[in-house]
Amino acid sequence: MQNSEAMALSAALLAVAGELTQRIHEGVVARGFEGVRPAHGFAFARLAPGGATVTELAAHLGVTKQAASQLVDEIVRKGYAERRPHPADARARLVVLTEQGWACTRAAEEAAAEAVGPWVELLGEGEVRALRDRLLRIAPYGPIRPAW
Amino acid sequence: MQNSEAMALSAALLAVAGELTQRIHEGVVARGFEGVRPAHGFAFARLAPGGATVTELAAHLGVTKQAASQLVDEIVRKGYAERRPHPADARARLVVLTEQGWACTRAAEEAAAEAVGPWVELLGEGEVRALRDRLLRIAPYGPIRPAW
DNA sequence: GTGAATGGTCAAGCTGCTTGACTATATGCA
DNA sequence: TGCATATAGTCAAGCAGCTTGACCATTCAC
Repeated sequence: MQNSEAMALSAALLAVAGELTQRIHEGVVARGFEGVRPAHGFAFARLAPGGATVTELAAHLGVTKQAASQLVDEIVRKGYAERRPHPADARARLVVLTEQGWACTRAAEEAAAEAVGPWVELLGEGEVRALRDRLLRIAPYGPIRPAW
Repeated sequence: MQNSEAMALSAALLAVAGELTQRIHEGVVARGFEGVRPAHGFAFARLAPGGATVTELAAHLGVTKQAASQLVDEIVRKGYAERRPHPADARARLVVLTEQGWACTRAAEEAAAEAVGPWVELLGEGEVRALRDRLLRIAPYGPIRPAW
């Protein structure tokens, strides 16, 4: 594949990702969840299954644990999560979503569906599913980092 | 399309975009261009055709013109671009790439091709082209914003 | 010609991240 | 068991990149 083609693919990918992030964020805000940033959504995704420690969250987000701890401070203060004693390690604390945190996560899913809607209209549902499947196959396992 | 499917698509897209950005950046640094950030690449892309004003660059990047001006300061100081008087407007200044700026842009294209290489191996060239075409059709015209 | 709009910069401030230092608990090994 | 080392987390300070606000020079509209 030519360099220019690879660059066009990259640019399109980053442009679409940036717009998608913005639209999801706007949709979440429109549903009444204020003071929440896109990065919080990535944190919620990691906390959702059954909670996580600050260190695990830091690894997931690709930042230092101090930064992750500050982020947790913020979402705790705003009522989206809470810190509980860790059941198996007295050093650690388990960060879990509150009901408001879950509601915000559901709002983000709705907003995502809304943002993807135009793609379905433009490409058709099958094509969008194909897009998803291809992306899932090349998606990394590592931390979720910002696009720039 | 279900909310959860839209969310999976979004997450995969953002993960791939984040990893791609990081790999291109690493590739550029590996080619000897230090002190350059991913955001500079988006600026170079806008400057490449025939230069641009600070205000145009700000619109392209989705930041204030003060921020764009600071970014231009930086890439000028590092030798990637220079400010010239604007041929048609004495208020404005045309920011153009230097030869080093062009070299860095070519390095970014090479790095992009390198980063996309594994996708071609995994999906095949036709599938990657299909991915590019679909992304290009849903790519926005607006500013290139960071993914989060 | 004159008032409003536009391109650009300077200065100050804020936010979110980093590095460095530290405490408390857990783990590995003599 | 006891002690050295590693790990979870926090506090504090600093920094980078962005924002808002103010300002000057030039251009545009009428």
